[in-house]
Amino acid sequence: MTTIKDVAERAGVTVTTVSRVLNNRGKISSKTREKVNQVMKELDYHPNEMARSLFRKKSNIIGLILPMVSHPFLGEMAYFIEYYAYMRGYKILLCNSQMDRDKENEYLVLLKKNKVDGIIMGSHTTEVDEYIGLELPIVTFDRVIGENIPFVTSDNFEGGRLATEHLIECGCKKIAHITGNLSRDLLANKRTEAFFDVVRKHSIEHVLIQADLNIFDLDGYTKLFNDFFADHSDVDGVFATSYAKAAYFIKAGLERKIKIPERIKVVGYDDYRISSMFLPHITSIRQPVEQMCELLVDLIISQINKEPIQRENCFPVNLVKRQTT
Amino acid sequence: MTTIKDVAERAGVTVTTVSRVLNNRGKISSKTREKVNQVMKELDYHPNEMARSLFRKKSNIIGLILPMVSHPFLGEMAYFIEYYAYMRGYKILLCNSQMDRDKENEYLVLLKKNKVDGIIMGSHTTEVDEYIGLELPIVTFDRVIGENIPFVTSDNFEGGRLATEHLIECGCKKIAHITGNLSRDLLANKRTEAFFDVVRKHSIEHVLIQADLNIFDLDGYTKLFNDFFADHSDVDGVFATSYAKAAYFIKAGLERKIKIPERIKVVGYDDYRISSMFLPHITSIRQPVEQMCELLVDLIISQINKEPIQRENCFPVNLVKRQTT
DNA sequence: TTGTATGCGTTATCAG
DNA sequence: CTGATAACGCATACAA
Repeated sequence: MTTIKDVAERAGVTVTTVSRVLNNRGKISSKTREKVNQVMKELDYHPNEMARSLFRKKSNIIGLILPMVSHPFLGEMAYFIEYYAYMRGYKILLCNSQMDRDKENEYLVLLKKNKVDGIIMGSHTTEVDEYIGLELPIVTFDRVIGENIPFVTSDNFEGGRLATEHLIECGCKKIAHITGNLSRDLLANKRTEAFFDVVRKHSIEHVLIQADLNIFDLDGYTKLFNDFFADHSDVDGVFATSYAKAAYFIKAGLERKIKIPERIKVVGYDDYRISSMFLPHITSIRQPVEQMCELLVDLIISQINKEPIQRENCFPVNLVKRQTT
Repeated sequence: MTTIKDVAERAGVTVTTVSRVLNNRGKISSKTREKVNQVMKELDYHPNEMARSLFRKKSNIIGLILPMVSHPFLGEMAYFIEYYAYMRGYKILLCNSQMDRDKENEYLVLLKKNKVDGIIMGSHTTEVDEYIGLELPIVTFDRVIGENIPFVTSDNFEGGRLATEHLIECGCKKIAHITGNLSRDLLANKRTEAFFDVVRKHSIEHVLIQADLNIFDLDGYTKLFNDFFADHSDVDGVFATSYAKAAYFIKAGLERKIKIPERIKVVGYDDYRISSMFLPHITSIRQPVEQMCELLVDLIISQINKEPIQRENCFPVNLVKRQTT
């Protein structure tokens, strides 16, 4: 490995001088500067960023904790977060928690030990307390984990409202609401709050279906919707709190030759970009993923730079009408 | 930040001793060991991994270069690679090249500067030469980039053969082959070689469609298949070299009320796990992604440890018959 | 304009 | 069993 020392010797100067041309610091004669630059080229020298980080107490690494990169929505987030982080000179350490609390905690101390400059939590399963003693800039997505920890979210209540009212406007008389595990304190639960709010206001019949399933759990969804169709043949509208739930529902419906949207109308949440390759295109609530990711990166970097930030960051959502309503 | 020095002072020993209990080296009286451990707890001390890495010349970081994590197939790879790397004590630095040659090269030097221990290339757009001077363990996926650089692949020729013969067995008389850009020297191109091999052997009419499109490029695919259906109304079989191509084709077909598989049979390549939420389930060639990722991690770690490895690593594939044939 | 000395947090070597 | 000390590669304060 070639170090600053090698460059210095070969250029006939000291490491200080090399360091100076490297960092554009102080005054250097253009002659030595050129010489040094030339030697660096010759030796294909690149400064050791670990050593720099150690000295500067700054790694320029952001830890990104996600339950699962292979989840299409989180994969998109990872993509955009990497994109914006890279643009601003930061690297991403990828942490898949696999929704395993132990692994998430292990990663937390790992990130601390590795001196990342900050942490973006795309989601989490851990209790709030774990993060408090971390003394590290954090920003979360769709989750409040502490009084002073900033978060980025979108208007989940409005999303739920838009979806439900849309179904009612479409003439639905009995609406099923498919949601995930409501026990975790996610901001996304407001979608469900809004559903009940609207449905009661309009005195619409409704039914709640809890589906705490992994996105890849085909069998789980199959079983869930088998039961559903057996019990609720009169439902004519469905609001699902994720794109996956809507898609699995539609699939189950199509297998039963149920016409969508003629007989049942369906609204989902969060398109996955790749869904464009499948039919039908699902009416759903969109949150501005890219801007949210840009802000996540911005908020973490601002914290790193000790700049003031806003704690609550809520983006507007909108309903995109497509083929299922 | 609490350092080894703080622990030493508080425990009334020197840093050497603390380092010893930290690394279980040498003989220490159980009394001082306990004392030191206790102080470490009190201070919530975690050794600075940057400093350790600097000294040991080993970061335990693997650079993972992918064109795009949000691609479902690559997202799965990222997931498994993180999983196996984590199990073996390595961290993943996520590099999205976005199929941008400049960014890929920038990342290459960045990884070098940051002293990653090795690089896994999930794919790439760069010329071979760029990697040669890197002096860093590398392993690639589905691509040969140098005489001595190991790679992991699956039997692409066999995959192409299986797919094509399956269509023929299903009675197809004119088969379209949808492939990507063949100019890049990817091992995946063997799928196409096999297609032509089989189709000629059986004297089957065929047509080649090149689709060098981004996986999210709905419009591009729409246009492509508009042209296709205008020109080739007599095709009754399709072999696509990716799941996405097959799915977009099927979608275009369904929009035209073409019965699949009755009128046209379709075989794809590489399921995405999330496709289980959509209909129809596409007949396709499966490669053992998880094992391939495990091996990628294994090969990079073996190189890091200077252990001998096998350069060519080819996994078998199989055809999974589902609803489109 | 350039060089010397010191420290970042850690581990290893060598004494004691 | 424990402690000075040097070194990892780099950057800064202070001299010259």
